[in-house]
Order: sequence, then structure tokens, then C-alpha cells
Amino acid sequence: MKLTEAKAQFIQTWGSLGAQWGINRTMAQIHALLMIMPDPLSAEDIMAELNISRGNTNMNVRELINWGLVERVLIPGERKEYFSAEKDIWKVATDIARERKRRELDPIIKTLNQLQEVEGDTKDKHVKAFKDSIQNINKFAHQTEKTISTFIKSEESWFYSTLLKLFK
Amino acid sequence: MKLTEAKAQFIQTWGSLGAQWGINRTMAQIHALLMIMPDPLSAEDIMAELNISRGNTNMNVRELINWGLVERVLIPGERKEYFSAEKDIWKVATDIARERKRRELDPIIKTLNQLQEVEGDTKDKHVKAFKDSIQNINKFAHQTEKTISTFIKSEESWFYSTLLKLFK
DNA sequence: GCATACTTTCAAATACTTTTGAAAGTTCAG
DNA sequence: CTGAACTTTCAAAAGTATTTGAAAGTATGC
Repeated sequence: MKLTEAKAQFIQTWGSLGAQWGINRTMAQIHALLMIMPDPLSAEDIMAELNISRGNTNMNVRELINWGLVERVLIPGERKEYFSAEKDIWKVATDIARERKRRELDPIIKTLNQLQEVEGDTKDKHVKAFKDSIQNINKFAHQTEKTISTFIKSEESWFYSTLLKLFK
Repeated sequence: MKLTEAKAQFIQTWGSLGAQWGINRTMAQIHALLMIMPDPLSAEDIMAELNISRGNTNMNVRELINWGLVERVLIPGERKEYFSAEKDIWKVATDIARERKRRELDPIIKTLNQLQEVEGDTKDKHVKAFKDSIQNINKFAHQTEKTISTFIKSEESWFYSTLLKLFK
């Protein structure tokens, strides 16, 4: 398989993966492209590689920056902005986990805690079934929260230990 | 908070959660409804509770059955079909993990293995960057595959400690 | 200040997904 | 076999999400 073909296939695959997980396909494709390129790319490079418009590029790159997956790079002597992506997939995974936890899990835990305070006689089977479900889900959500927090921290501690080694 | 209100809010929340994870909102809402109801519901019950059409109900219930999250229940003496959902959220989570692994992770691992065989001189930095990325992602994908397999096999909550060990 | 090189915005167009509901299909009791 | 009760299908309609591109905005060097 030639590089050009392999690249295209990887971008396709990563795009589909993103789409299946509720992430804009183009955003995932830009991410894929930046992950496999050795040097930062400009908006025009991205437009040309993926055949997308300037507006689309701008919007999705901004979103990737919001997620902490891409950063702006200024090349000395150049007026254009360039973009590069984090290449360590472990870091990428913990970044995504941190972001989705903050955006999705944390608010759900808040809601579940509120829902546990539903009024009503536990002898009513509808009330009982509801309370039981919420309690079960709430417990699970808390366990998940802990696990994800540990996962996120595992990256941080890895990072700091690596950093420390550099200074030793 | 009254039961009716709490129920509606839970269904909303679960629906949004699903939507954020690339799952049809209505499918997630039907799932939420069935999880909190003490007894199986008919298509008509679901249509009335969620204000959706018969076709929509039929299609999404079928999909939930495909995912293994809902089952058909026949009530003796009744001609209608009834539906009930798995209520143990741990079981629900392992079912979903199994299904998404099969549908998404397994095919991606296959693709990644193929992509590793890209031709080209490793002195070309584009080839090198590509190969490095794919190798990194592939390694991560295999680790994830192992972790998820372990998760799927586990049915008990002490599993979380195992999960953490795998990531260390 | 002003021209140039670039980035951002956003209304409109397009593409994609979901939902509806009526017709076709199935099942089953009598 | 027939008709009532129920389920399934699917083309069209409605609803959402994404994309475009041109105009507005911003920064920089002269």
C-alpha cells in the first residue's frame, strides 16, 4: 500500500470512528490528518488535503483547539497560522476523557443526585422501580467517575515523572 | 419532585446522553422508559408515554433488541407484544461495551494492522511520521481491546480495580 | 494611514437523519 | 377460510447538522 492511499484510508477510518461517537466527521478527519503529518499545516493545507471550505476548516480547527487536541503554531517569518496535533495517542485519549467527563458525566451525576429525591410512597411499585433504577445508575455513575478520574490522572503523573526525569 | 416530573427528566437526560454518544435520541428515551417501569410495556404504552408514532416505536424497539438491551415479553392470554429492559446498569454497560467493541473497535484494529504495512522509505519523514502514528495508535487499540474484553467478561463491581491495574 | 495577507463569521444552501402514518403483511381465534 | 388485532415497512415530510463562500474583521509591514 502506498502512503497516499494509506493516509486517505486512515483519515476515512478516524472520521468514521468520530462520527460513531457523536463527533463531527470533518473535525475527526482534520485531527487524523494533523496526527500523521510530521509538520504543522496551514488552513490552506487542510483545505486542499480534505477538500473542504475555509469556513469549515476554521470552525473545526477551533473546536479541536477547544478540546485541547490541536494547537496553533507560529512559524517565524510567516504571517499564516499553522496547526499541529498532539501525537501521543495516550495523551489524546486522556484529553478526550477529561473533556467528555466535564461536559457529560459531571452534569449527569448532578441530575441523578437530584432525581434520587423523588417524593412518593415506596410501596407504590412505580415509585420503587424508579428509585431503585436511579440509585443503581447513580452508584454506577460515581464508580465510573472515579475510574475516569484515575485514568486522567494516570496521564498527568506519567507526564510529570517524564518531566522530572528530563531535569535529573 | 413528583414521580411524573422525575420520570420525564430522567428520560430527557438519558436521551441526551445517548444523542451525545451517537445513539438515536428516541432509542435512548425508550430504553430509559423501559428501565424505570416495573412492568413490560406495549408499543402503544411507549407511543403514549413518549408521544411518538407507531413506526418510530417499532423501529427503535427493534434496534434496542438488536443491542440486547430490550426483550420481547409475551403475556399469557394477550395477543399484543410487550417489552422490558435489563434493569441492572452494570449488565447494560457490559452489553453496550460488547456491542460497540464488535461493531467499532474490532474493525478498526483490522484496518490499523493493514495500515502498518505501508510501503516507503523510513527516511522520508512523511512515511516515518505515518508509520509512527499508526504504530502508536495500534498499540493503544490493542490495550483498549484487552481492557474492554476484561470488562465484558466481568460481571461484578470489583472489576474496577482490575481495570486500573491494566492501565498502569 | 493604507494596502496586503490573513482569519473569522454567519446566512443560506446542502446533505443527512429522523419521524410519520398509511398500506401491506402477519397471526390467530372462531 | 375470514376478519380482527396486531406488527412491519417504507416513501415522503419534517427536522437537524454540516458546509459553503463571500463579506466583515483583524493584524502587520511599510
